[in-house]
Amino acid sequence: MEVVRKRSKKRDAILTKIKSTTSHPSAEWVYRQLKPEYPDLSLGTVYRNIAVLKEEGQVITAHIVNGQERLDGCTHSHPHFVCDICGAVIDGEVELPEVGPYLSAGERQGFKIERQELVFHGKCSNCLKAC
Amino acid sequence: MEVVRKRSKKRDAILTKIKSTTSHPSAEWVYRQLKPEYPDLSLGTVYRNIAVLKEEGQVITAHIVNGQERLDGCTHSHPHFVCDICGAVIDGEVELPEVGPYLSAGERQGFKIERQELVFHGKCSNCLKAC
DNA sequence: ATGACTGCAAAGACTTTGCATCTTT
DNA sequence: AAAGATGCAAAGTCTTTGCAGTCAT
Repeated sequence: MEVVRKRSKKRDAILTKIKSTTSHPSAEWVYRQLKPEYPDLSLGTVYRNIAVLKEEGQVITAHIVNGQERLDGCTHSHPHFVCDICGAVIDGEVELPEVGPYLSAGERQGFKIERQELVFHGKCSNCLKAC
Repeated sequence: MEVVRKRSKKRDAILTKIKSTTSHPSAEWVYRQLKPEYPDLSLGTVYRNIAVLKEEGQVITAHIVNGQERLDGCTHSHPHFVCDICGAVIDGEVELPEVGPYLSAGERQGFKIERQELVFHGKCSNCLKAC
């Protein structure tokens, strides 16, 4: 039986918070941001709602940095820059490559491609300065 | 002071095992494969040596699938297909896109790109059949 | 000898989950 | 009411680490 979701203020707040930033936050960050306004918020609720929001396609995983999932409220596919020093995740202001050749390669290999993920690793401007 | 590494049969075996497969194994898999031949092998040793091998650039992370790191003994940059159903990681038989435009975008954004990671998600042939 | 490597088990980090209670419909 | 949402704390999964003993140089 299909789950019929009910409205939840906390879920709304979690989604809004994620969409309000381009910092590609972690669950922990979302929790810390909302805790002042929702003192009884629990981390479990944040995780549960992130799972729901991902299922609904309102949030995606930007990348996993040091074993921690980083979220993205901007759900159209786009490249990310990840700083290997400080862990910052930055939106790459570039288009993704044409998928055509990849789709056919996938087909050739019996693989059905549904989604693309392009991540560049390196150093962000702050960390470059600090070097 | 620079660490001067000593030879270790287990490290050799771990590297050989990782290089001997295209299945992009997890630490756990490597451990289970080697355990019969090295009955006193411990999982901690596998993790420690994988860390060393990554540091030496002999092994890289292919991707993180369901929170588990998947390794690659083929260290030149190449795309991967990840099956979202069974978690299989498959080498994409395609070239990476030209980095030129991305490098300049990175530069424009103050980011120094050092490495590229391209992953396609979808369904592998086995899981497609099973659908 | 010296210092790296190892097994073992404990600890860590992040995430998930069971249960009783509270909310939304 | 019925069923989803939540807090809390416990449990789970993967990985790292401290320590004492072992091995390579």
